[in-house]
Amino acid sequence: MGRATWFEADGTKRGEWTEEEDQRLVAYIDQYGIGDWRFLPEKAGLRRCGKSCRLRWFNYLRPGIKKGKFTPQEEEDIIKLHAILGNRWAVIAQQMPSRSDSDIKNHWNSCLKKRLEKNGIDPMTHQPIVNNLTVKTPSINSECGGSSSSSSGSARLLNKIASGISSRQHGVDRIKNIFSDPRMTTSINGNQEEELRKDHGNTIATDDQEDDFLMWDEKEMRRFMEETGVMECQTTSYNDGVYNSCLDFASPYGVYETDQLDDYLFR
DNA sequence: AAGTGAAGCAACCGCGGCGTT
DNA sequence: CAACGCCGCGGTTGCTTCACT
Repeated sequence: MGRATWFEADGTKRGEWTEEEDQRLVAYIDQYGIGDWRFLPEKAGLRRCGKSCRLRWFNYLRPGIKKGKFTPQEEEDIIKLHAILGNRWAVIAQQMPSRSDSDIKNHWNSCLKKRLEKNGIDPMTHQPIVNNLTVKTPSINSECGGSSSSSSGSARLLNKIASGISSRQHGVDRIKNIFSDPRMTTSINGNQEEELRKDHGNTIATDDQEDDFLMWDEKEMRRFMEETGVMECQTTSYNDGVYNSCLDFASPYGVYETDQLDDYLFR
């Protein structure tokens, strides 16, 4: 069902993958593992660019990848994670290892987003839409004075934080730690607390201030999230490779409470 | 049965971040 | 420290299938 096949001037093949190409890629990675994507196609006997091979592997061929319909539980988790992380599909996908980021993104764009809109929820802010205006809760969304319902200062800030978390030096394990660490302490210095108060109050963090947030460690990040009411203490865990969702959000950056989400999704 | 639009899926494109030189 | 190249990510496009008229 993919795109038609064509060839670049240098002979590189583009478009839909054949079964034979899939087998070659899988066989090569099974034997040698993932190395340098630049040289992998040639070594594997494929006339593809490395980027195309990487995409095919991660989105379709890698072991454990699940295709087909999303379960209601998966859809619920995607929506909840999106309410916190925004369009950070790679981070969301790392919380749902059996699904690729591309799969999740496609399902969101083609299905969940429209379903929420249809049911009166703004898919960007996760707030109810009333008369074409997103309802503002007495949270950071409104208090920060964002002029747009889809890109408030806090929303930008959250995305920046999520971006920082998802960067290579942090990784998803840090998110899991933040979500599940039961020993939240309050070791935060005076300057940072002042920043929190300002942001939680009626000022918008400047870009420089936002960058400062990215330097925080888990405790500080968690403190910030709780301070701003972004989320309650969450836990997600993996047992024997099985994804267990223990999400139970009470987030002002999103309207969902566990027993209400089904209404928004499936009514 | 044919036409049409929506939905879903797979792949490409462009950009930003990071590491290397 | 700047330039360069690669990788990964998010957005977009193109194609097929499905549902409805």
